[in-house]
Amino acid sequence: MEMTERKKRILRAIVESYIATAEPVGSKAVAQLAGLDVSSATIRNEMADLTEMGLLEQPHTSAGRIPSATGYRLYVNELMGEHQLSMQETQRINDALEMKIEELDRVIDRAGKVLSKISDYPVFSMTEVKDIVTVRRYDLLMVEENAFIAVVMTDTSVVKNKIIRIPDGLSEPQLQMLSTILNSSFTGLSREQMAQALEKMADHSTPGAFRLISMVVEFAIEVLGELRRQTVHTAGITQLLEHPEYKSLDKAKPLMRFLSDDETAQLPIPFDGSQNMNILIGPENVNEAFRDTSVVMASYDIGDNMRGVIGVVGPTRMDYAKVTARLSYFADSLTRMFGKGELPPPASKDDFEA
Amino acid sequence: MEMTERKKRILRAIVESYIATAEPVGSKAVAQLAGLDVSSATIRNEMADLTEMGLLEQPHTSAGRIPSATGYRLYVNELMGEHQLSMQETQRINDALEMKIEELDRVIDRAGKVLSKISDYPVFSMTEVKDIVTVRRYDLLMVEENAFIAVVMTDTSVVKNKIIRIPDGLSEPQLQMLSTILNSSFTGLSREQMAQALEKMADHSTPGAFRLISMVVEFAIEVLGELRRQTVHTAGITQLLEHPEYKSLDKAKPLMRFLSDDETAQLPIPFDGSQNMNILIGPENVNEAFRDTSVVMASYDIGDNMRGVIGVVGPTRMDYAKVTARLSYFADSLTRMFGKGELPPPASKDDFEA
DNA sequence: TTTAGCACTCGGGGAAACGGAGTGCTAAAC
DNA sequence: GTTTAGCACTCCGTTTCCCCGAGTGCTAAA
Repeated sequence: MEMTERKKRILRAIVESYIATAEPVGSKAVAQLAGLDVSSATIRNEMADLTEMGLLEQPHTSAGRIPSATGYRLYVNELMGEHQLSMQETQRINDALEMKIEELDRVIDRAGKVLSKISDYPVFSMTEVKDIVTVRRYDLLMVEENAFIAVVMTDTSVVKNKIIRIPDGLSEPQLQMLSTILNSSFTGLSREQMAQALEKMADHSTPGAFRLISMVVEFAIEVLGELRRQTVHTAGITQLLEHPEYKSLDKAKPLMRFLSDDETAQLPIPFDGSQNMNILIGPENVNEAFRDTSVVMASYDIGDNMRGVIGVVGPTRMDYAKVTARLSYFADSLTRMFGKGELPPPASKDDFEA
Repeated sequence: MEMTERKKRILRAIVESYIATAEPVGSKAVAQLAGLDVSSATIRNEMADLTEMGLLEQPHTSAGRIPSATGYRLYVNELMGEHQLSMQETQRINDALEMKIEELDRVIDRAGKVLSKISDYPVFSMTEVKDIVTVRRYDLLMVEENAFIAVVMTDTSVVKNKIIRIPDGLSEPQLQMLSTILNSSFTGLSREQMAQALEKMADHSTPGAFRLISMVVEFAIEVLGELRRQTVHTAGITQLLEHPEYKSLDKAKPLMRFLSDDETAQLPIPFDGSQNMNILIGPENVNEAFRDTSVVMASYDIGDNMRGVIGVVGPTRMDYAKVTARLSYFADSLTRMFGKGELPPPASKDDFEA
């Protein structure tokens, strides 16, 4: 059976009606919506064909049709129109992304919340580091007799600092010396290499000096570790409940539980890096909890060495056109923002020591 | 009508049974549970009294009784036994709080998640600054020709940094000079005073120097602003759905919506600072969304100048004994952790610049 | 004051009945 | 060959009804 133009129009009408109303679509309704000047009986025949082709499904004998996963897939690939963002929408996104100086992690978090609000669906976001990050340089700042601030800067220009307390006190020249050692022996190394170098140093240096060095180096190792750690954030999980397919709690709970479990369960959602936008429809998701759920993801760049993925989670009956449009604009904005960018970059930040 | 000892035992039995099962409690069940050697008929009489006194309620004529808000209140104030934490529980809390160096805000966030997991209820947490925070000192570190790192340390020993780019380049002595000006004229001031001082300086200094100064000072102002801003985090909102009173979505949604709305709606939950532990039962909550909900909150200290409040949200049928025990241990641990503390303090951290 | 006995109330749950939307098929019309 | 009108049929969601049982409140006896 071949896919005539008319069948496509009918499929499209059904998908879009179902997206809008969440109700199975009957032949009569299609007759109107598709703008084809034929009777409902004709439509019925076509719909029977489409069902046979696996593009539509019937919840039960005497209900209208709903799109199947493959039906959605065809729609997304071929039928879906470009959704134009209104000025208001782009404005809204831009405003929302106008963030104050914040730390990377928090920017990601905020971005997720914003997107979730914009899209009316839950959102997850994660980051990953492309290559190995190393320390480019150390700076040590005396604070008082028995404390100094260690400032660590990576080759990706991330700067972190920590107050280090030393019971015994330390003179300015000693600090200078320490700084020299750190900058000469503990830069440009991977975490493992740093640990090794530290171990080696343990033998031929005074215990006092070694303790100081190791405190700073360990901090540096943690910083690098933190950067490499793939973090997952989720936002707006509650929004699921606003959609009728999740009004039976049995449907909603497994998914919500899965999404809430950030940190712990790394979201095992594969992202195909060869494309900027990934769409997974229903059973295309490997994960059990996502069987009746679609995921639309986009990636963006964070500087040169990191990549972020941000995705929208919703029922298969998702407004793909709208979501992809918004998401892709959103991801582009993030890339721009993190780039040399017009938008203020997520500048440096912070620290705390009680 | 007076509150006899027997009435108390009956009330207690009802509260605890209802907490455990979420089912109205009948006279027969009470007869067994309360350990009083009387018949159900006697209990019935007593229960009628308790109902008249407003301590119990009847969902409908021929159901058992459930505690009213005042019933819970009496229970919490007088009847509730001390719940002992098991070794496992304290262990679990301690383990969970063993956090890596992290920024304050994130520690709070994590703590909320942990507590939520431990208590099976949603948790919110917020921080507030007691007094005004000022900048204690500035350090400027040359990175390259046209960029330096500004390190700002507050009188509460919070350290934050930011990379500042300068198109024109800068020499080491110039940087030195800049640092001197900042440390002499922009320390110990409130945000408003800093803004004023900056304005005043605009007139009698060269435009180039002024631009640099203002970039650093504006950063400092942001840092102070960020510290003072009262932030609210929530965690584990989904857990609500695990409790039978919220299995009808109509009940759950308003509350969940309210809780998800962190950032935006500052949680308007009053905390009585004269006590470490606050319990608000059902209608005692001013807020509409919390009418059928109880909140148990505890405060803890973050260093000398800040205070945090962390609270558990659940149905009025909450296991108050368990929750208060865990919460108070939790809050104590946090205080200890943020204090000079045995547990590692949330050390300094961080920064990012693309 | 406590207890046994008993009639009464009321909500929850299951069975049965109803209505309506939508289908698939057939036969006629184009 | 394709489209259309007509019609019997299916099946779901809803409503109605009825029954059951848990629990009460009252009365009268212990």
